[in-house]
Amino acid sequence: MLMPSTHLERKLTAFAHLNPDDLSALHSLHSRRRHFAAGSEIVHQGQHDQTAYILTKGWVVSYKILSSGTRQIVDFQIPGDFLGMRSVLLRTSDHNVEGVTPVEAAEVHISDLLQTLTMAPRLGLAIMWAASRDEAMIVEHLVGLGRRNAGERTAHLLLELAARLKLVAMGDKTGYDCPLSQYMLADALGLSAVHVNRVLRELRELGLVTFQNGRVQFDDFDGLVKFADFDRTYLDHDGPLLR
Amino acid sequence: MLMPSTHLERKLTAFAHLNPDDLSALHSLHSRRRHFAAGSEIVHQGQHDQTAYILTKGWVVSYKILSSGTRQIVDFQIPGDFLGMRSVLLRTSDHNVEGVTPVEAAEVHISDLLQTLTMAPRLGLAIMWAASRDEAMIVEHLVGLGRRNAGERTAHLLLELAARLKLVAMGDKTGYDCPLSQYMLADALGLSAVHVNRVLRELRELGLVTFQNGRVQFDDFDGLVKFADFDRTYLDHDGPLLR
DNA sequence: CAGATACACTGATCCGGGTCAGTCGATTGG
DNA sequence: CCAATCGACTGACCCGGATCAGTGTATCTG
Repeated sequence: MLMPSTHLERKLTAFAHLNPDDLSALHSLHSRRRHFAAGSEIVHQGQHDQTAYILTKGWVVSYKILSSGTRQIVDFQIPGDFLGMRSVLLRTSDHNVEGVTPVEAAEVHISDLLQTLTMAPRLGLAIMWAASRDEAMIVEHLVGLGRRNAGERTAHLLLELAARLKLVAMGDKTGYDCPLSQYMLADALGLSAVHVNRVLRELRELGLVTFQNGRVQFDDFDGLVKFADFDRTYLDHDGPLLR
Repeated sequence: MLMPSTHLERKLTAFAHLNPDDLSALHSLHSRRRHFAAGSEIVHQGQHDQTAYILTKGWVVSYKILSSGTRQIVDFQIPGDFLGMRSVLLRTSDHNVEGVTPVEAAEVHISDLLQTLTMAPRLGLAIMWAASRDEAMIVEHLVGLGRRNAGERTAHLLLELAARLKLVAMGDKTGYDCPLSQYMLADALGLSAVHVNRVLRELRELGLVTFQNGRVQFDDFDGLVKFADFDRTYLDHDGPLLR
């Protein structure tokens, strides 16, 4: 087997075995490269410009700002993820997208997408699978905000990121590099930064995870999975689901 | 213009003008009718059966059960909405779907869906728009759970339902019939039923909404929109977005 | 090198919403 | 027809997490 050339390819391969036509269609989606600085705005809430991106390098946040000024982070994106897909269809973005680190992304227009779907339907299906998977994670995030306490929620987020990073070979069960600040975690978890700090300390003192100096280190992976009531089906499938 | 024959048709028409081919494709999706009693399970968490439905009559809840036994309602569905679309792609359902009232739904297999997409692409696009819209509402729900207090959250849900019901002509700015109990609202809002009761009383005493005897009545619609910080773009587009 | 800025971290106090433990109709059913 | 059940509703008390007001440290900048 050839070495996957992009994070997205690696990820989609976990769903379906892609043939050479699919792969070339996928590669041609990566033509128009763009760069963004850390902290720069990639998509703005209310913007009508209908471009989506495939993230190829760096971390990204998607969030909403309320009129009260507080923000809620909806999701983080890592290499291999799509950005702003929803805003393409809705014709206007309902959220902001911003670089956490310096970012490299490939611009994808609707026309590219339509062409991909007609020329390489198997790839199209794989992309829709990835989109469904993202939506499932948003749903899980929602469930956490509604019904999990601060500790479970935090643990769950750290595990979810681990599962996603593993799919693109950017982490494993020992841990991963994570550029998120405690402020960002707070805005994702619906907590105050102060409380995130306390929770992280607690998780560390329980011997479950250590998140320090930009590194998430799992001290007791299975213990953490249990603590967070994390659904292992996100983690445990190896080999393509579709043959 | 002909009278829309289904709720879904009415809804999709708000996005795109559908031609006769699209319409007949849409109608053929409604062949296999099924009925479910109130409270019956339509899709079960973990189920591998890959069937989606178009809801034609009644109200439905989608929820997750945590190991602690508590549940979080992810979304309610009303006529014209799809059920279990995500589970089709993920090959297994990550949530439960259950009738709130007696339910009538049309069974849709993946093959039907694929055929629709190739035979009537404009309809396919309209369906993807509807799916994006649903996802946007889930995101808004997530934001509410993370960063809105009980009152705003409750008001927001009542308004969101109003916006959706209006699209299928089941409600307007004066109000709508709503079969949801305070327990269900609580499980959707991440609150206790006790507190939902208090919040509803407060909203009533403020002269904003009255939710009693299965009817949501807006006493001061604009006041409520302001109170909930509700994004009017969900509400205010009339006429197809795509021509 | 001083000042600014960003992030991690801490203790004290406060409050929104949960929990408990009920009451009161309206239905349902044996 | 009485018992059981379900949903709306209420008051008393409690606690998880917010808020406020800091400290300490590293990095960046003029």
